[in-house]
Amino acid sequence: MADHVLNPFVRQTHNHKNCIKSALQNAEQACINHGLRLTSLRRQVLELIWQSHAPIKAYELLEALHHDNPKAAPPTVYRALDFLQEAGLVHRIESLNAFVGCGDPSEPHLGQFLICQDCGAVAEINEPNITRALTREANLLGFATDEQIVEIKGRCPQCVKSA
Amino acid sequence: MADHVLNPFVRQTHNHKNCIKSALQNAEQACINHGLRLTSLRRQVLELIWQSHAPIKAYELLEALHHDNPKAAPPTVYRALDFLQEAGLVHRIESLNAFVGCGDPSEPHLGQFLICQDCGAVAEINEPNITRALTREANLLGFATDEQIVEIKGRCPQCVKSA
DNA sequence: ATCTATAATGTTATAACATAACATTTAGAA
DNA sequence: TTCTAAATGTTATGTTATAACATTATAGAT
Repeated sequence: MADHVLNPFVRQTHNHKNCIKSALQNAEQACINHGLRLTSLRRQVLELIWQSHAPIKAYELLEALHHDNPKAAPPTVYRALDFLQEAGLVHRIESLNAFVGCGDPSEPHLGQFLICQDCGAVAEINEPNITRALTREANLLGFATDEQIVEIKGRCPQCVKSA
Repeated sequence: MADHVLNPFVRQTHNHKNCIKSALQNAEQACINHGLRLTSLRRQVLELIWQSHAPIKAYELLEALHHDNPKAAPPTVYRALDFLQEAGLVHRIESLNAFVGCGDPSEPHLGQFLICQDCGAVAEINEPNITRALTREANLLGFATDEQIVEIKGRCPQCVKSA
């Protein structure tokens, strides 16, 4: 199990540049494997997402894009985000209207998110037990599950300590 | 365990008027118990929410309100929704920007939602096992949980059958 | 190498969702 | 009855997202 899964919050504080670099490399590989085109624009948006230590919003991305690309408009961003989400490279946090990079894009997956209400950090976890438990409860009611949205709000370890 | 918990989708098809009536009675009682004021406007919004068979959006409520109350404006609706949410009488479905009535407002609680992507029906379930499992996983990472958002998308029993 | 179909991006406009700030009214407590 | 706080009215605007059509770039066929 990778380090960021044992403590996903590490990603906010440790070796951030290396994380971005490897995330982009993973993304490139994933796109090659699936025949998807990680264009320069899409790559740029993905990089901006990883550069943010917290979930980033579409219009924040737009503003950041403007530095390099004055022509960027809302559809520019939303299209890139659509692509990245479909490719499993980013996740949308529904309760924040914001986006985070996916730590493990090797295959599309359901993820669970821990969202710190103090510092804004978000950690993705991927507990098959949770996924299975939710699927089971739904199935008991005759409900066929497709997508699962799990967003847990509270305080991350650092913020708990410094409270 | 109440009928709607065994099969929450029943609420869409069976005795709908009675459900609304008892939901409003429960709401009134809950407000009395907690010293909250279920004003005519708030009651009206709650009733409109219950009258909808699927999650209803703020601007849909606004339009419906206009029939009785031409002065209604967005803040009218959003304030009523804020009140109703804080009182535990309605839940917001984050992934839909929409609202549903809470089946059991006797005490504020975390709920889980099953959302049918075919017919739009939403069922609230309340599985302490799920809540506990999520809290446990978060705590293992040193994360102190506050709110949990669980929204499962898929197909309800009726739509599974008719597929 | 050129053509062509398709995917990607540019561009303009607007739809959909939500709140800030201040004015007025209402309802309960003193 | 008067006062106070809560609720609602009102205007304006901020934020999030998409529709619709034009243009450009890219990969694959020839």
